[in-house]
Amino acid sequence: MTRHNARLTSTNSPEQIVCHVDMDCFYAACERLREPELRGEPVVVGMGYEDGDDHGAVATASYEARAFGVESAMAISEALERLPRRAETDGTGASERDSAEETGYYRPVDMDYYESVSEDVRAILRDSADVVRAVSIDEAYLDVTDRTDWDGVEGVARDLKARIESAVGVVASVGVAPTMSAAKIASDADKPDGLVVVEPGDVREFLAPMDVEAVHNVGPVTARELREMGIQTAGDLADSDPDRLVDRFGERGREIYRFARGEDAREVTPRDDPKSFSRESAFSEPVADIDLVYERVRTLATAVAERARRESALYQTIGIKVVTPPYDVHTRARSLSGPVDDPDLVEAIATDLLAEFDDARVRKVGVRVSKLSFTDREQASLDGFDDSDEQAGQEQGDRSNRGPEHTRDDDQLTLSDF
DNA sequence: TCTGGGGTCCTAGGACCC
DNA sequence: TCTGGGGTCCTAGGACCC
Repeated sequence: MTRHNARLTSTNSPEQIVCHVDMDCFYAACERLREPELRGEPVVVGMGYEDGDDHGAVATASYEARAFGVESAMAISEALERLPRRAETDGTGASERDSAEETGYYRPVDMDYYESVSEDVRAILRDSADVVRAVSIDEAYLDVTDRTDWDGVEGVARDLKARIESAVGVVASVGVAPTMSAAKIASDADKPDGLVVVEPGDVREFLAPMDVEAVHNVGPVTARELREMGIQTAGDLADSDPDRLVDRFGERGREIYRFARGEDAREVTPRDDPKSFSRESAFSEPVADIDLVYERVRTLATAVAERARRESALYQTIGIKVVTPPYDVHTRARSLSGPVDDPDLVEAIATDLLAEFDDARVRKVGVRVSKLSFTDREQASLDGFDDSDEQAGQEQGDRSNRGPEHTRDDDQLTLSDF
């Protein structure tokens, strides 16, 4: 295997060296961490699932469970048909069916615990790279450009995997490439426990045989349309006419064309502040009793407001989401004249917006706050503006010409507002 | 895959401003 | 009174990601 140092030989812009770190079956791995007897056994972690029931969907299935046909997002009831639940004892005696070959362990999602494990992994990542972008609880991009070169990066990635496994006890797959989108695909190419390095110059060749859906921002809908256009693989996409893609998909068309060609100018940066917080919840079957829906919305509103307060976020827009059969998603939102932290107002607006759906059957509801501003930071830079309304004006520009309804003081924003 | 939860970004139309 | 053009904000829906 011959390698060259692209940073020295590159004729144009300096290359980034991007690592994409992706934990294998992360939720299941976490469950095994605190329950070592689950190691080597089929494990299914379910959302909206509680011990013993058959509601909810599969969040993560271990590879052993996948061998039985259990897949991510599958209904738990379906998973149970393919992989029955193992009869568990409380440790006092043998279960009746100890011939447990064809059964698996089912566990409900426990995000708090997974977050704590994720934080342990992130500490290692931060120590291994100058810039870390955590994209989710189990995934991150690292910029290691200044830590190594293309000759050394495989060793660096190997060390990183080893550190995560020995210090935290979970397994990561790592992809290395000169762009974020290629690194992401590389981390997925050899799972589990994968390590794939794609050097500059090899990216397009690496991507070419991949199904078009492997390209970032190509989902099921776009993939189907692309196939109708005769485009099956990333290679086909890379060779297609970008103007045609733009006609069909807008600017995203140009983006997926570039990604398929290995062109991706994005630099690894930390994530920005969140833009919204939401909580949603599904009923086990569509409900016609609107009182149940109001009840659920009030619970979600409280949870969302608590979250925002915990994160020191003010919000200026409050909205709901209502999913009606078969699967129609409706959203409604209302904006305030200024940012607030007001749980009662979240509940009042959410329930008010829900009134439109009083006659609907409802499968799922959600509550969201958005147009967030974060107060804890930047206090120092805002000296002289200690009134919260003034702060909002500074952050969001001049609000003076939005009409009479938008010039009231925030103090007056109460339940009587609508 | 008849469907769980938490997010992001883009688009399109309407209101409103200059 | 009709016509013009540029810009922003808001809401709703849609696609996508993990």
